[in-house]
Amino acid sequence: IDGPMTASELRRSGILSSFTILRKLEGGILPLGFMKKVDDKKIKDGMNALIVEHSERALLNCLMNKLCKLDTDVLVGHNISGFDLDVLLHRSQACKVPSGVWSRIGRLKRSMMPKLTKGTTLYGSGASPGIMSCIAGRLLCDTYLCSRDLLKEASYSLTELSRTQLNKNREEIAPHDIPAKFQSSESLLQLIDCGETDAWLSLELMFHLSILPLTRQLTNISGNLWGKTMQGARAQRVEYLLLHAFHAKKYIVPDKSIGTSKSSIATKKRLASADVENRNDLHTDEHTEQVKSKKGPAYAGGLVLEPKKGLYDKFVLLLDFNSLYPSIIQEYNLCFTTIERSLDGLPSCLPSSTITGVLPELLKNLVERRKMVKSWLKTASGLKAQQFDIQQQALKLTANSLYGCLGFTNSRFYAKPIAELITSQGRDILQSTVDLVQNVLNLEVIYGDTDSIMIYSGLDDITKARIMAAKVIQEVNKKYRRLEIDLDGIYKRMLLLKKKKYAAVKVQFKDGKPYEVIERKGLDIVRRDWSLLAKESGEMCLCQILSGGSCDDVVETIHSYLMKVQQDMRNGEIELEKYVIRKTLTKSPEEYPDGRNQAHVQVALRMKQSGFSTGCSAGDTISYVICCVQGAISNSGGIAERARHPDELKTNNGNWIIDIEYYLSQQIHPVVSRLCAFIQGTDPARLADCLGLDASKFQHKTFESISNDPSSVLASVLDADDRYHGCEPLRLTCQSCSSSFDCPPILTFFSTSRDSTAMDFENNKETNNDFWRRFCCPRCPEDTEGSKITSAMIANQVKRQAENLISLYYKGIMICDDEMCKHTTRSLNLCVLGDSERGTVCPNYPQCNGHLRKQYTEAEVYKQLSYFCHIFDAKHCIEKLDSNRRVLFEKELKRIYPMINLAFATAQKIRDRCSYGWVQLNDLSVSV
DNA sequence: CCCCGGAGCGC
DNA sequence: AGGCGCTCCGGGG
Repeated sequence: IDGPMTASELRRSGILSSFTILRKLEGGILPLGFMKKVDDKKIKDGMNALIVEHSERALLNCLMNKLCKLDTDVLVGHNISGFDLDVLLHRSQACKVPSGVWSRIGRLKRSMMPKLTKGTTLYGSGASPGIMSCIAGRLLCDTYLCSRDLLKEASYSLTELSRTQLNKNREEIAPHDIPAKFQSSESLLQLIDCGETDAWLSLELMFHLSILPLTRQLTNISGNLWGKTMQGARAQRVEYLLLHAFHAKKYIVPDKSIGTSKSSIATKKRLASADVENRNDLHTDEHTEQVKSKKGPAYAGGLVLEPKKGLYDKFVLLLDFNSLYPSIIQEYNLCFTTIERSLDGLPSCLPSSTITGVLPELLKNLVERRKMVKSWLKTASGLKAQQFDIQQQALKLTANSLYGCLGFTNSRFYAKPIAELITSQGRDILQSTVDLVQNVLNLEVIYGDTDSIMIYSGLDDITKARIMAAKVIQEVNKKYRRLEIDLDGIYKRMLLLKKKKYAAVKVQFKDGKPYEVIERKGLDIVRRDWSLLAKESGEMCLCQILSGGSCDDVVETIHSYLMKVQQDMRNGEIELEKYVIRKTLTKSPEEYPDGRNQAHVQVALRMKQSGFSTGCSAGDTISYVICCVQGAISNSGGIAERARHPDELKTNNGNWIIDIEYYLSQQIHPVVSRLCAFIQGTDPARLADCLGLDASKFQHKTFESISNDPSSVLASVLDADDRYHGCEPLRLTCQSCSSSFDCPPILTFFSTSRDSTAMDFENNKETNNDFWRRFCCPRCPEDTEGSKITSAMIANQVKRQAENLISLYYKGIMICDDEMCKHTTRSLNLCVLGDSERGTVCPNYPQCNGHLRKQYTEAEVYKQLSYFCHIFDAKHCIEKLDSNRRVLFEKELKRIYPMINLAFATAQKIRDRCSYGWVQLNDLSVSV
């Protein structure tokens, strides 16, 4: 009870034993020779006690008597309060088990069976009050409910938890498969084994999570009932904590409001003081506040800073205030007993009282106790250390849950003004900390949420980063009495996508040795409402992005991974499990007003219809996959209509199949695109292309392509001169004399000598016209051997120069825009810091305040490639001419076309890839 | 296009 | 039966 213990320890020491009670199915018999098999097994494997009863009634009798004889203190089971107890008592009722027998399930003798049905199907509800009353005197430990409270998992089924927590496999048997298990001795023994294993797994889970020690500590701190703590009841724990605290100081506590009665509002929320001067009702705002329905928030919460998005590759410091809200309560002496009630609904002011309030003192006490326990923890070891650790956790949990209950409408100690004041102070503290760090210490704050700030150090040296952190901590902590900021982490690399969405490589130390851990916060890949397939793809991208590899490699790896995924999907090589999406029902499926549009509701309704009694009511998580009708051309109908439970798919003879297109476009693509939003060299259109989707649909999605998309309408109205200003000419080399010259745009050939249309070619117009007439090196004398320029040569040059340009782009050379600095670097990683407008902070920061700009931007590369197209775009030139001159040139064109067609096609092919996405290097090998 | 309900995160 | 802040999806008007 005091400390954690593994089930294997218990099993070894032989303290615990198990037994199974079995009965034959109604109208059936046990397999022939079953009893003999059991006896054999008992001798051979030491099989545990098996009791065989002839009827359900006898079985229940036997079990109840066993429980009574054992006089068990704790009943443990996975979803025992939502299923097992319910079944046992309902069947006892139906089988007319005498009251003297069924009441042995608890320690209170009863003569009448209470109402077992739940009043309302509550979200995450445990057993009904009627059932709970039956087990009076025993503790109930539902490992399902406790796991949901203590862990953050995608699924809380015993199977999943056994895997994730205990690293053990659990065999699942569907309810409708159970009768078949009674067919043979072997399968029946197997069924018995599964039943016993489940009992052990649940027990082991209880020990693994230290449920008994932790809830006992929590209960000791708050002074409520242990059984209630085990059922969750966080609000009730805080209620008892405060009841004891105020009672000890001889305050009269507020009445407990009775749930549904509206008239009780007038009498609740009162806190009269024993002190005459404080006898006013504090914080009764019933005249302004209606009974809050599940509408919007009642008051403002924490401050979340606008993140400076991007990928950071130098140390980022994460600082946060230790227990911000409990500290604020102490720092500003916030309590029912110290705050003046504002009558006009305006926010309350900070108290001026010099007498320490009840809440601050209570918290101070909790904090001091925790400090003490933690100091003992340092010198303790083994079981003692584990106990201290649990106690320390319990103290922290209690202190932290107080604030939440002040803002909880149905709490006996509901105090919106206090909760509001706490969060308001929190916002001020965070903002002034940011101001201090940014304006006084001159450091760059890139993000912060409620009680934390992240500082981009710009440093490569972790020791220097630590020194910087220490300096900040010192300066911030100067300002407060009880409030304390501390270093919570050092990130080597960090991808900051949105508010509450980021990932980072955290540097940690074990025995003085550093190691790295990837932290993921809020990203799609940590959410259970995305398919495993999408999350695995996202995970892969994230690891690449945070790997520190070169831009080319990362982009290349991601692209080829996606192509492989698409291929595997289309080949049916991905198992069904990876397509499963999970969503929790917050209500009974029938209660959804717009249930028709919600996939998980539709699936749950069908589950209920097909006879499932569990796993499809409020609080349960529903698994489903999105399907389409095999052979159907279009997928009309909403997503909800096409959602199926994985089992439905297995048994429907293949009419419904996985909707691959949905998973590519609505699962993998959005997840991956969001992660790659700041990665140069790829974009949503390019990623869509890898997944075999219509890339043009995603073209406008990147902010980058919006801000400088050269193919926008604006660019097309410019004259060629302006449009291609600054572009590099296409260089051609003569094979005879090895001299190189610029290939003039074909436009120059069509323009009359009077016009000065060409941009950089005015000085040698003769040569230009000459070139398009002769296709010869301008330097070599006429008819020189090998001075002819062939169509293949031109096309090759286009290809080669485009390749060079793109490779330069991929090298990602960055130049500082500060004239004094002009620092040039090749960004070895794909580091884009901060907002796109901000650009990248110069590595010389803070000596230099400049920003790195890309030597070649996507727009510039695109422009250059467009220029290459323009050089050979004869058709476009012709269209601009009047009819007289058109006739003149058409004859010439027939001669020229064969020369330029290949080059034009080559240039266009490369350019058009960019028009929706980015250049795929592999595709540059145009055959000539 | 905006707005809404629902879910599930972060703190 | 703890709080608010913030995406993100899908559907309807």
